[in-house]
Amino acid sequence: MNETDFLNDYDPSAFQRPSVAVDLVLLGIRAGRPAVLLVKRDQLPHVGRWALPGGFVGIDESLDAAAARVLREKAGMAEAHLEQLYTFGAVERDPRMRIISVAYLALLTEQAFDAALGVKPALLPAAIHVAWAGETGGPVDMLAPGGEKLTLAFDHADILATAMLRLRGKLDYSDVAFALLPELFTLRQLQDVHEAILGTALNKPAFRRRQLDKGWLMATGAYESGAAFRPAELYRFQRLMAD
Amino acid sequence: MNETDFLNDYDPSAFQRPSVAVDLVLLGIRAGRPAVLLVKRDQLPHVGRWALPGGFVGIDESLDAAAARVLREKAGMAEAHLEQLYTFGAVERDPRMRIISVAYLALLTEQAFDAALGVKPALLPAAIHVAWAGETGGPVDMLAPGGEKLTLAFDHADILATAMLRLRGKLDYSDVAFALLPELFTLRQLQDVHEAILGTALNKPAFRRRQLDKGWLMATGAYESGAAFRPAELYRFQRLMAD
DNA sequence: CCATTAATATGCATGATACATATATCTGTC
DNA sequence: GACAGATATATGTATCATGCATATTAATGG
Repeated sequence: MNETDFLNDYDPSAFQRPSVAVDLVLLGIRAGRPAVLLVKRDQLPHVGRWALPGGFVGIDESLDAAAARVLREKAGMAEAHLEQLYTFGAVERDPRMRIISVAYLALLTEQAFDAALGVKPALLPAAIHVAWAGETGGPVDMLAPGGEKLTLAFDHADILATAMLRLRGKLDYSDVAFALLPELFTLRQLQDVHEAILGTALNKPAFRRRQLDKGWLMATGAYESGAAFRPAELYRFQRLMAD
Repeated sequence: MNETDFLNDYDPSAFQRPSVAVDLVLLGIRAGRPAVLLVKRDQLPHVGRWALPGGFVGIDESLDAAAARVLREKAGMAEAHLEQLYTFGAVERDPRMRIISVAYLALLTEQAFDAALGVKPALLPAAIHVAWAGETGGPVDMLAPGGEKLTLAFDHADILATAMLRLRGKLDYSDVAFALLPELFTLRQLQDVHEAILGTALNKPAFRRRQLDKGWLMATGAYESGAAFRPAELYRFQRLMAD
């Protein structure tokens, strides 16, 4: 049966149907480590636990539009790299009712991250650092600002782990890293972002050469200011034509 | 607002909610080319057009379970490589009502593909070849058995294009190719699968060495039979431990 | 003016890959 | 039974990407 044959077979509105929500992984790099913006739940279930910000999908709203709306309403951000991550549909993922969640990955610059923390402290009370367990590239751990491990609400730890894996996988062949950097950046900043996401150190000359050979970096001729030592040149990301 | 805060804010069941369906891209290699199993619609809208088989997600059924059920009921297949692809949620993707579709990719061996065609001719009337337009690795075209181009129902052409891109991207670093091959296969068969999906010819010695170096091929010591010329050794896929 | 620090540049060894070519093993023909 | 034809399998070599060591440049601060 095709998805649209139901009018002649049965009326699905006569049955209870799953609700559809979007949940956002708001991810940025803070102090050289990956960090996500979370909300602290003040209601049952999972009172007091941290959770990903989310919202229901309206009947006249595309999934992408719903994600953008949540980004706007919850984090006060108009612009961010938004991409669909995965859809989580286990029956018991929410103890009260059936909710299917389409997870989105939102990448924030350090500036946007800090702005969201400052502007909406009530909605986004804290930044949670994401650490690769044992620094070996294994599964992720969530660390509160204090440093203690914590357990996210619902299946949000799975969502976060999926986000980190996706990010790691796309890092070297896509342009996601640039969504985490300001308009102008140095090669060292770019390498710092890669190292934070991968959780490993990279060889500097090899990294520089590889990035420059990709042809998507535009030297600006300007240099960083305020450096105690030799200032680095500022680059700009230039989207490739042959994509 | 978090996805589960609604009990204290508003009741989403009081509003119309989107329905959730799964659609399957049943993909195999036929005669050295990628092919998908489609159903011919006999109802409005898009009467007479080809469409991906799909079905609604039950209230007590996970997304993966719904995909497996559609695979079982529509194609009569108990086993196939099933993986979630992407979720399509444009508002107007179905002209009658709001349906969010979670697309799954199902990979079939040539044997399973042919069996599905033969056993369920009423449900799966035809195999449609998928061709890379211009054989240059560009966007996909769908060709009916006769050879004429055709237009799929709804946004199913987008879904199919997404499936082909995903498959191409995962081909060399994942084990998806083996889901398209029988238990025992020759290196030439493996290369044929890669070439069909990529739409380009590959260098034979380089391909062999790379595959053997991955360490996931187990030589069986047996050889293909019925070959007019030197018979090739049969290999078996052996999942790697260090995954 | 020199020590310090990091950015930038270069040289070299290593490993992966593309391509050409050689050898092995089967069938069918004469 | 030798040989041609066809394909599997193996090897050799040039080229390219990468990792790592090291040199050079440009800033600050004593």
